[in-house]
Amino acid sequence: MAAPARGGTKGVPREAREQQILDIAADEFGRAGHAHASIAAIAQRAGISKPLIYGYFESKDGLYLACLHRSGRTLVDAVGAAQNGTTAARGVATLSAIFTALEPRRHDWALLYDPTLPPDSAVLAAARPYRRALADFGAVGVAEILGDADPLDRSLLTHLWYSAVAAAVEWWQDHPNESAAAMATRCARIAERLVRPSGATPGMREPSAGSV
Amino acid sequence: MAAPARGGTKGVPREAREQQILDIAADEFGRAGHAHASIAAIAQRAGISKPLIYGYFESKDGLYLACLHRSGRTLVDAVGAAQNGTTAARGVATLSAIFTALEPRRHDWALLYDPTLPPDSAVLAAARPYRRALADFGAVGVAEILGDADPLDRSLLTHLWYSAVAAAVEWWQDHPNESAAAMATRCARIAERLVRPSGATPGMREPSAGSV
DNA sequence: CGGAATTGACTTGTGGGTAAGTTACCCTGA
DNA sequence: TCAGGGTAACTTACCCACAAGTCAATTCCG
Repeated sequence: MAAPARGGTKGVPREAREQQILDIAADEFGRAGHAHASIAAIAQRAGISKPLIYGYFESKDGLYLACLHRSGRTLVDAVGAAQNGTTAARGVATLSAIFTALEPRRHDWALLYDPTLPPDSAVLAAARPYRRALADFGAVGVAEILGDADPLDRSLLTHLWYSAVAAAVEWWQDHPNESAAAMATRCARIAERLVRPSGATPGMREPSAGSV
Repeated sequence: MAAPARGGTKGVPREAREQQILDIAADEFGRAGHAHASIAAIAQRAGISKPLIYGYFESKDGLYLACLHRSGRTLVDAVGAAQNGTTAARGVATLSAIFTALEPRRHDWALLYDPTLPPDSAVLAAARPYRRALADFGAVGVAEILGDADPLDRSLLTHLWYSAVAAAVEWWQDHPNESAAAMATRCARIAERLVRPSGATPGMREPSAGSV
């Protein structure tokens, strides 16, 4: 007789539920940022109640950490696997690897670089190693380009490199129709144009733009 | 004996107090972001109490808006004044103008691009015109570089350009010893190295993948 | 004395977090 | 085969900390 149906299992096993929560939370955290995302909203989107989330993930930070580590592992692995070949090719390969890795959940990038993370928090501390790992990959390429230059120049360019990557990913969020592959070629094309200004030069072919 | 001293003026005229509050608030908002900054903290740093701030600025958003507009006007004016000369020179001039304009309060940049602004909020809406104005300046240069290329390519590169600027400013925050002028020359030097890869090797060297 | 500067102490609202209970599944044993 | 108990899945209704925002009073200067 349709009692308010308080409590009672829905037959969803813990593992499946955790996965579902993780996916929704990653999207929510990625869009709104840790600061503005609310557990209640995540619970509502998942069609469950708050305490279930707390039962599985302990706390808001616990949930965020779970999302973060999944994303961080994926990205670091993907980028790590792309580190070979010449400097230029590696840049494009890195971008391609990132776009591909993010294809299933584009907002995962934002988890690592979430600017709304409270300063001096545990979540921020947890994000740092992943950022560091990614930055280190970039630093290798930067060293090859700038060589013996001022260490601060190298530091700045490294920072610029990953900010540019972040910016490309960000732009990607706003253009959902672009595939990962399309993004990679687009970036390669633009980089090419920057280094070798305005097209007319006849004898030159693009070296590695078609590698994706 | 030393009664808690409730109430009573300190002889600071409204105008001066407003200025002081603005400076502190801009720093606080710039560092922590709109979301994490608290009026109480600002009041404490200013050595005054919350109600005084509310008396002068109406609300948290009102205070933020005051900071935002001051910063936005300054930056747009400064960058606008730097838009002449050839494309390449204009890029460097723009950077230089930004660094110089930010010299007194480096965190002012973060006010325009604060990622912790609530989505769909009035503050975000107020920030957009400034972002737009700055982006439009960049778009001109991008059009000169990419010319007739795919509009999406232009859109992406414009986004990359201002993200790179933002990244440089960000790096600057972490290296307080650098003067504005030093930053400008550093950026110019790096850009030069990117476009014209390391002078020593006369033969063909791999072009960089840098997107700055 | 009048008004501007200023405050302690309050209310309010939001979101993280929790206690305690409810329902359904599953396994055992007779 | 079917009690019935144990446990996993789940909920309602609450608490509480913290930050935004307000009120009424109080002190000083001209």
